[in-house]
Amino acid sequence: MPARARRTYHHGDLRNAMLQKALELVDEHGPEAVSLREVARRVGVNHRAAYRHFDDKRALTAAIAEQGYLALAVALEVSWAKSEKKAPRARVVALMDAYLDFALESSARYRITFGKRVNEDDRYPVLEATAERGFAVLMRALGGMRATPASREQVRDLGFSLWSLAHGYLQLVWSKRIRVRPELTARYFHALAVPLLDGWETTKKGR
Amino acid sequence: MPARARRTYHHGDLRNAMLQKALELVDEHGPEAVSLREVARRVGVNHRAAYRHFDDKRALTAAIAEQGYLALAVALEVSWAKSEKKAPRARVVALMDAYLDFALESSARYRITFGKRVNEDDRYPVLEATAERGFAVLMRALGGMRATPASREQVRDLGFSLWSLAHGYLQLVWSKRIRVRPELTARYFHALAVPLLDGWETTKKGR
DNA sequence: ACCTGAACACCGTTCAAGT
DNA sequence: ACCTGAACACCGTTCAAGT
Repeated sequence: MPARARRTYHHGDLRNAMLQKALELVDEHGPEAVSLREVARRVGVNHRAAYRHFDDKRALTAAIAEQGYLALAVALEVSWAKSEKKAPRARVVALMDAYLDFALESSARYRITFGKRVNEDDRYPVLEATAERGFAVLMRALGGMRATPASREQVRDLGFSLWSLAHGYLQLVWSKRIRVRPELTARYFHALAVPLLDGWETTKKGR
Repeated sequence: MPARARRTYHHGDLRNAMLQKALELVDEHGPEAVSLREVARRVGVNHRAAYRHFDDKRALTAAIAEQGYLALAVALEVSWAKSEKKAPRARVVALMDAYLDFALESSARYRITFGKRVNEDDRYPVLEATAERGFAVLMRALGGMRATPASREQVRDLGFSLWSLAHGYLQLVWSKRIRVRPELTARYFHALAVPLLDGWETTKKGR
């Protein structure tokens, strides 16, 4: 009796159930493994039921990405809160570590979150907003780093530099263009990022 | 008479024809649009004929990626040759420009070339080798940049930094996480990369 | 040696119908 | 309001057969 698998004919929380199963699928078999039909199968409903909650497959991907940006923002906020007693510069480094840790621990999720097709799509402005929430933490950390005041644009540029560096580094590591032992992946990133922070502090102070 | 479309029953150069049509497809409709069946259709053969030249779909993707790395390496080599009369640092900047130009002018190709799945796959060592050829140009340019000698490891780290920065920047621009007017995309990258070069020159000289 | 055609197990998406 | 089932047009891949 398949009817016993669910209490009622109506699932009740199908949207969240699908999102949950989709995330499991991403973690298990990578971003490409997500299909509407497989997710529906895992939840235990007809594949057509999905369309009550997601306009199309991309809408499901967008929901996964939104969840990803949100989890990333929360991870950064937690790091920021926990580093309160540290020096400003150490707080920035801690934040970068939190970013790398998040990406490395759930790399499939990270990859689907930053996937081009869904981020390009203007139908999901929520992605912009949620990503912004994470970037705001970095801006705050960088803003507090130097005694010498810098313009908002200068801080933003440094923020984009660090973000680009971290994101590109991760992609190149995953694509095997940068070869580094897995347990040293986060540490080696320091070697790349520190000169950027050094340059920022020394160059600006010198003026 | 479909037979008139080709001179003989045998195509003769099917592998190259498929690769060519695949690249057109990538440029026209993006990386996702490439399917063995569509490529075969465009060449004018049965989709099964593809399997004589490519083991599976990924092998076709790998061939596209190899072609991409090769074109990139050539673009960098051309830039390097053309900048012979410039100062060492200007040559590095010219090289970065060439990289950005290549990526922006054929972004779909760039994206499929650096695609994770195919680069992860150990069945295509040619990708490693061809990518290395491009990176070697950057290493040469950076090695010539400073009077003060640096170890090969230090130069390589700087190279990985610049590569990560450029690659991550491109991804974030394409994903709309960094918003910049299209005609300023390459110029804004300068603002991000220059501090890295400055930091490298000043920090090392000071010791 | 190289190409074809039918078949299989998957997709995403649409339409008409069921509860 | 929510879910189902058959159908359509696509995939990649395999097998047996054609030239």
